Amino acid sequence: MNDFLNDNVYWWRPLDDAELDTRGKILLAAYKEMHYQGFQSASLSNILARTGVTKGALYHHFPNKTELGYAVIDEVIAQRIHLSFVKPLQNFENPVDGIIELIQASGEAFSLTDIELGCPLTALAQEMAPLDEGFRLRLIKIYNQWHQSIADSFRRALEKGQLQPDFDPEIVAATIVATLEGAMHAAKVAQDLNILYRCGAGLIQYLHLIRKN
Amino acid sequence: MNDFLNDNVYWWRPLDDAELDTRGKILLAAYKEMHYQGFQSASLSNILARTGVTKGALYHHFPNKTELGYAVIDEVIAQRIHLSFVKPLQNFENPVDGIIELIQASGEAFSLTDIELGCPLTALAQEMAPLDEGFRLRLIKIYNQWHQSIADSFRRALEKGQLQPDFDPEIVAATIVATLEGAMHAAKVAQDLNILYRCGAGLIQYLHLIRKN
DNA sequence: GTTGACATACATACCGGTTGGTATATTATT
DNA sequence: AATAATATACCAACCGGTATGTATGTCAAC
Repeated sequence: MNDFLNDNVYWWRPLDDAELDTRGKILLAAYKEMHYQGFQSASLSNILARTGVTKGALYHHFPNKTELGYAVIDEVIAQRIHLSFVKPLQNFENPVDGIIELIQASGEAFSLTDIELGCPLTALAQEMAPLDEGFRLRLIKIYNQWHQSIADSFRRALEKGQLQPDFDPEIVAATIVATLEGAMHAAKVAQDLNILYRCGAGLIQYLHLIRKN
Repeated sequence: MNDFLNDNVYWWRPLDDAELDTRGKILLAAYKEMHYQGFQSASLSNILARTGVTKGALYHHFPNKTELGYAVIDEVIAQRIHLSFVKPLQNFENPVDGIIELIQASGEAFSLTDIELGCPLTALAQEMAPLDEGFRLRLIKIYNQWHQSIADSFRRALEKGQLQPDFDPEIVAATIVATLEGAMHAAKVAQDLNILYRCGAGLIQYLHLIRKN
């Protein structure tokens, strides 16, 4: 039950080995706490207890809990989604092959403990999007970047004649993002990686329909 | 911002016009509060204030907040998911046509205020599945019923020769559920029904691949 | 000697939950 | 049929604990 204290999971693996300053420590601990408890139930006391940082330090760097939440999205989550889902996509010549490769790579990358808490972006969005416009706008910005990177690569592939010409890149991109997020969600609730694999297989079937053969 | 007090939205529309007893009033108000705030941040005081029921009455009918949450899942959410997604599916001869019809019907049924809070099942699952096994098991039971009703209808269609023979009903069902949930989620964050339509279109494309033509 | 980076101690409000009690309906007894 | 016993449904006040946030103090660096 306290597995979440372990740093060796996909979502929490530090981005670099550099020593974190006080602000960075707070940010990382807040990110973990928010991922585990949600934003509203995230306890500043817990964050402080786990970092050893005091309340004075926290309120020196962040004016209030909400702004701390915003900073976690802007500086932690955005970076991780970009590194995991946006950037790898730009390396592929054929986006269909690229996405299929990404899906298969994800299937191998995720362990059972990784899906226990699911995607931090989804979790925060589910909770906070209807409650706080500041959260919603920041979160949707990340989703849009993800969506657009997929849509753009499909547009390029369409111009190159790699795809069946009658498919709308916006539709394809929206469906891919939705299915991936939905698959992570379902796997998290069931605590079963097989759901991830099944949805991946279904998505790959769909992508084969789109490719020009 | 207080739209959520209005009963005239899809998720909260009463199931029948019968007068609710005290227990039913608490259950419905708790369901709304949990859908809006999440379970942990759901305030018993808010629930009581909106019902006019007192705390003594609440704790007469439910031993604690957690059991109230369980009852909301078992008696409110399960019923609504069944009525919206499971039961309608059983009327169709050809499940591919049936699901396409359901997707199109959903697109017309949902309004912008309906997707503002998204699917109550998804929201609760995102928050509580990692935190409380009682929640998780109750929620996954509902998901399984949904998934199985889709998988079963595809199995029947497979036997009738309505489908391409090389498709696994488990894969198809998992993908459909994931895409629908992911689409609701994306539309909620973006507050944009077009996302729902786009994902619906993508899903229908996928289903055409499966149908025997 | 002023500013930035913290530490300590405290204030205020709200949370879930408990307590002790009342009014009413049901059941058991004679 | 009348009454005693018990269970149900509910109420109002309160409790300990925890939440975020604040006020003030310290101390090093430039």
